[in-house]
Amino acid sequence: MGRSPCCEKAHTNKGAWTKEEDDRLIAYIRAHGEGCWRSLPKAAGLLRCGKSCRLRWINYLRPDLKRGNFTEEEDELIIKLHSLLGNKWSLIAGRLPGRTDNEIKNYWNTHIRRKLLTRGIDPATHRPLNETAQDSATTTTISFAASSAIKEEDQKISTSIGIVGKESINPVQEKCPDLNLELRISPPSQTKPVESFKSGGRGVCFSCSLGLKDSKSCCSCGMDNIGPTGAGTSNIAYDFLGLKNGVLDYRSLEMK
DNA sequence: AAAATCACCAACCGCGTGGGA
DNA sequence: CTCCCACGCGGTTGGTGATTT
Repeated sequence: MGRSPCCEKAHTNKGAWTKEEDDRLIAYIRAHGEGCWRSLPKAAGLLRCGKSCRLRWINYLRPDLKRGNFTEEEDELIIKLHSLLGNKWSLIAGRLPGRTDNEIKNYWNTHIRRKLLTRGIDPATHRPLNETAQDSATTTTISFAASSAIKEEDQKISTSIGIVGKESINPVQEKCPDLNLELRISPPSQTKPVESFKSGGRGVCFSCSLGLKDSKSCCSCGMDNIGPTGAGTSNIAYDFLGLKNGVLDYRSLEMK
């Protein structure tokens, strides 16, 4: 029973990579490009499984990796993306050029989690710890951050961009497991001014609230650039998330 | 100085998914 | 339609250096 191993384990090295192995892998990929990981080790003369080669390349050897300490801006961006996407590390990494999902995952678990805890915020739900404790007595939530929709301010955001989180479990869903709980992001039904893309009601567009003030996604909102309708701002937010016609295209969030 | 504990992060493992046969 | 393979992802583990006792 069980899954067949991804490679012949009897003749593969495990553990830390040596300089020589790194050099071989780099040389092979420079010559032949990425891909076909299963056959790569043999072709490159490496006693490693393809998976291991891929991981080593993606997480450590790739030339476009940034490495080094995370900046404060990166910290905040990770926190905000995590509040939207949950533990979708590859999606988060896709928004942080030069960073890998593994790196961000490790950084989250070692630094940011603690940082949020010291701020009194539950890193799983992005809600105040005491509030989380209270709610846990009556409702069931799991770590995917769409559950933050329950919190009033976050709820505004989720409502306005139409997050229907399948992992935001409410009592009705628990009682009706057959309900279609597909995760979907759609335009808000409302046409009224959208408070949702203001950060704490301070009038910053959604891009800026994610720390992307210099990005093309920013409408140069400043602090007061959200017009009476707010419509333009929310469209920009959809663009930022890769929304096409109001539907989230998850793949567009991934690293190209 | 030695032992114990903590923190970090590279690497591994198992599973889900898409595509081709 | 089903099966198989390869890839990619997220969770977890284990080694190592730093810090504390």
